[in-house]
Amino acid sequence: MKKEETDVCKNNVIGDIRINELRKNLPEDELLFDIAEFFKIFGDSTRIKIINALFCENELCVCDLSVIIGISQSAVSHQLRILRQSKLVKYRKEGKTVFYSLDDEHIKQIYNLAKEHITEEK
Amino acid sequence: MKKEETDVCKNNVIGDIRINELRKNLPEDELLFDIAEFFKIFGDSTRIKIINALFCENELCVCDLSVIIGISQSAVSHQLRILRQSKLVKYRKEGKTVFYSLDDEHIKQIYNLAKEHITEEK
DNA sequence: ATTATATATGAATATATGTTCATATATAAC
DNA sequence: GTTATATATGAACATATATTCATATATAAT
Repeated sequence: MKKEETDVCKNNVIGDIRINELRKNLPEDELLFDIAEFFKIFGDSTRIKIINALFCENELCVCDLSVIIGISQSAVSHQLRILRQSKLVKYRKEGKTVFYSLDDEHIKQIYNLAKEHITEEK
Repeated sequence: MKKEETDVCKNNVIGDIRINELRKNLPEDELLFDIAEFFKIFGDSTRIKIINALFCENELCVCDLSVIIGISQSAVSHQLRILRQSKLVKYRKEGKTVFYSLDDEHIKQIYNLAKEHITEEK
């Protein structure tokens, strides 16, 4: 019994040596966690609608955003906060109004790849 | 009062005409929903670990996968089902053993873009 | 100052999602 | 056939997440 706690089944097709190699060379959990968290941001209809709208108009105030995507001001604000915290959007204030816009080069690429993927699939 | 139900606030910075233009030209909700669903698949640590492991080894059985990423066989199986249903992985059976591998060209690109994004950010 | 407007946010609620546990199924070994 | 193994899956549970509602805050208009 040398395989200890890593032993879930007796199959171990690729062999202990390769298994341990893989286990060691995997990116640290933290990186993988961060990647998952990043994708999670995109994994919500409301946020995707916001992102999409900001692609089209470049800059929008909360109110107009809310009307355009048809979601309550409160819900939009809540989601904008998440997008802000992830640094995916930036904002500027002008009087009472707050204008939001996209704040990341990668977003467009990633978003478009996904869109392509979905569209091709059909 | 012509702005009717689309009227959430009086701000309407970009104007009704442009608002309605945007509302009409937005991709249908369904497409945006599908895109969000697609990202949702990547938005989980366990699934990202699976995807990452399959990048490294190309093909892995459930058991070895489970050992490599350090997550129970049951949880891995459940997540593999989700990945299967989204057609992100394919599998082949060999006796008792089931081998999984990635089944999509786009995944690598999207995954790598996200990884880049996260790494650059630091 | 008072009132109206745009946005943000806390709390409550509802819903979705992931894990575990127990167990089913399928195949292999004996 | 019986037993062991690899995988899949349903149910229960725990946790996370999004929305709504009420309200706070900040600015503008009167």
